[in-house]
Amino acid sequence: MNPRRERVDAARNRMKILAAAADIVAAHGVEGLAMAEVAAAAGVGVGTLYRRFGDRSGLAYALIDEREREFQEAFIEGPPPLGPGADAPARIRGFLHALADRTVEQLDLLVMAETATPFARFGGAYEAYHAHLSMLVTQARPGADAYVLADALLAPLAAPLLAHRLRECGVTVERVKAGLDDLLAVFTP
Amino acid sequence: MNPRRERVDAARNRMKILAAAADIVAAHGVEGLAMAEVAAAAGVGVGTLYRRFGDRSGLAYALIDEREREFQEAFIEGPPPLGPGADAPARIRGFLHALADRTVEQLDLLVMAETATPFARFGGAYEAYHAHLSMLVTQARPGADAYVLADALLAPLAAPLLAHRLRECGVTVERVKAGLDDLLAVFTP
DNA sequence: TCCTTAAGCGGAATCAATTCCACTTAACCA
DNA sequence: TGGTTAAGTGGAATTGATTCCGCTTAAGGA
Repeated sequence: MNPRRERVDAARNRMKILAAAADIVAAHGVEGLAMAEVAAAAGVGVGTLYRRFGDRSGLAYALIDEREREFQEAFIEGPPPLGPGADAPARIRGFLHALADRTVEQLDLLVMAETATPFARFGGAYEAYHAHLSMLVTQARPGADAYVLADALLAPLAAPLLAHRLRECGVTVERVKAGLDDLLAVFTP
Repeated sequence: MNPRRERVDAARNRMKILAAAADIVAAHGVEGLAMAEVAAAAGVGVGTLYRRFGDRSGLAYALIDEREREFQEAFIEGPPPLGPGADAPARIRGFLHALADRTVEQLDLLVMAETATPFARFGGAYEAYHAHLSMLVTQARPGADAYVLADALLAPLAAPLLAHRLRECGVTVERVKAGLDDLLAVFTP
């Protein structure tokens, strides 16, 4: 089951690719992230890109990954109210607020990734959020269908929607958070 | 401001295209809906397709449009609890349940359309849903930020999420509706 | 050290969406 | 009815992602 460690040349290429991709995004935004460009900038063939990252949205997720790991650590084992120690309703609220901020932070990459491959987000990170939130919802409201409720709380923070409201409609993240808080009243009667 | 009626030959082509597209979807599913295919089947050039429908997701929306109009009529002026006559909380609930069913009914096309063009859904239909729901939320809960809350209630019914949960995770529409009902407790204290 | 081989590589080929533009033609007017 | 023209048209060209596949090489056991 342990997929024999990646070859050292492959690891080197992965880093060259990620560095090149990060540079390109920094310089030209997400739209500039063309597979052929990245490959050329990294000095590898496009085939290598695909072998390493699967597709364009895979590359985007890889760029996101580092901050993602920090975030997941924070809500799994960091200090309250995000991590353990606060009561469930407080953690739910803390988590959603933090997720909102985190999503906004890398909005372009997230929009691109979620847009390129349908369901891309439903592998990886999304499932982690969902599992975490399900657990908290179960604690906060034992009778409820936590599985479905967790989706319902996560959905309003989908990157494309957030991007649209923030950029085209003048809505602020704070307003979105406050709106979610309204719904969270369900957990504290 | 009245964009002078579409030429008759153009209207004829629009219908040929829609008919061909509908056939193709019926025969090969949404994945079979390739622009060149549709153009060939309709006996027009691809340029014509783009002039009429803008892009692939535009074509998908056009295919959806007929049922969409019915649906919008139902919640705007149909019988309660969807249309006017019931109290706001009941209409909110009725609307969300109906939207869930309606989305499931054309899930493939909707997933495709929302996936192809980011924000495609945020033109047209989505804004109509949002406006309607905002109004009801304002009635049901005068103090609240109806604009943001409406998004939060609509987001869990996004086609890609629904498709994922229904198809990959064994969730049923009824469960999704029930989950939303839980959140709607906010409107009836 | 040498051999074997699975992992990795490059980049040409493929595939589909979208754009472009020179050419038609329906629609309206004098 | 003939002229004018904006709307409409077809399909080749472009663009960019993704696939394919014959070649290369790191890794590790003999």
